[in-house]
Amino acid sequence: MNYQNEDHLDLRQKKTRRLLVEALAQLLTERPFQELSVVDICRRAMVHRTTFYAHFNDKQELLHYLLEGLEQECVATCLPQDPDRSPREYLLTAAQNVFQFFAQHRTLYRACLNSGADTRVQTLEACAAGELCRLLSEPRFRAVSPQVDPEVAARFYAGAMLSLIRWWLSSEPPLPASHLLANLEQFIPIQ
Amino acid sequence: MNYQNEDHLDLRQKKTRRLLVEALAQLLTERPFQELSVVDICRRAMVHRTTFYAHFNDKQELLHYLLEGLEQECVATCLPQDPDRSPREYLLTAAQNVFQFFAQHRTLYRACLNSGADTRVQTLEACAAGELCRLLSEPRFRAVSPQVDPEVAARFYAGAMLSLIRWWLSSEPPLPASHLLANLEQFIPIQ
DNA sequence: CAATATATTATACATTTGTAGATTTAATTC
DNA sequence: GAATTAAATCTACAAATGTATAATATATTG
Repeated sequence: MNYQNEDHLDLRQKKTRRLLVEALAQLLTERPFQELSVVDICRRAMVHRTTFYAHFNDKQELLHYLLEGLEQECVATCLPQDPDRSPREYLLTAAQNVFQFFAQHRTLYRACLNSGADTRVQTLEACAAGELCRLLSEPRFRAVSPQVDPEVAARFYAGAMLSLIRWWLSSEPPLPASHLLANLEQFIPIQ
Repeated sequence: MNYQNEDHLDLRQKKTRRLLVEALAQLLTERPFQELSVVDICRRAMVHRTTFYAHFNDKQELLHYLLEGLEQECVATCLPQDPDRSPREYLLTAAQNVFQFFAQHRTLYRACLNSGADTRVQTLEACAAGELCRLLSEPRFRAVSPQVDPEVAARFYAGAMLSLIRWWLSSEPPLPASHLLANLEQFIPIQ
């Protein structure tokens, strides 16, 4: 039920989960999550319904699992590797990368958001907040604004960023990312 | 299905919706939303199940409706009436009031958040963003930071604020609100 | 108050959900 | 490669979901 240590899973289980995730991702491009039944997902995945329930308690959990995978990919690819940047540059680059990541998965995330199935998009927020908190607790960030609680700041910026992303995802036609990023700079009061 | 112009509803409809909303609010204090069935809600409300479906398509929609009512109350009570304050004071007071509002409904909102039923809490965010956008478009705010798009700023702060609130709601024992509000001041770069 | 309109209830039905137990199939281990 | 282990399938079932139609009860209107 979580991606951690998925290596130790039986080959059959990996295959089943992969089939289910791919089926859900496909179906989400066709109609809203609400209108998908477990039966639909299983038919598309060519997996027996009882097998589905052996892995997930309901379709929400499968969606959660799908988003969890994207989370990991996002964290792995979006954090700048260059430690010499200023805190400000670091955060702005990270924000830009996150934004680009969502842009790459625009169709899938839009499907999640538009279908009342966005419950678990907030797992992304929790994930982002965790990473940010870790970052902001580092000495170079602490030195900049010592009076701010990193935990509070992390929740604040993670929520703000995700709100902008949700908004951008729902914009049609998509707003230019540059516009959001330019504005974002105004909101980061550290150097 | 929305609170707007609810006055024109038949008395019986008002009664039915009220009973259903009250039943749901009660049940949410007893067990998580996921574990509630439409049957449960109807039994508690003493309303026939077919009547439920005449008003709402599913239990999520009922929850949405419940939160919609709280939204209206929140907007009506949290915006400062004093127009002479500085933008900074105005925003901080509004934030403080919103925070207090959630504190008053802590049990209910916690029930929503903890039960995987928080899908519609984001209607609160959309609502907050709408109000904020309206505010930030006013001349006194525009004059302070003309290079920022009010729409972007509204989404940014609404998301940030709601993220903090979600975090605070899930804290056990509850963090002192003063701590969050003190930190919040650091994040508002206007006077 | 009577007539009308309509909301609620009652009943029935097809579908979906979630679970249990037995069987078959496939992966791992030695 | 055979023995072992465990996952996937099959079948069946009780409960919940969502919808349709007819009957009843209750607001609203004049």
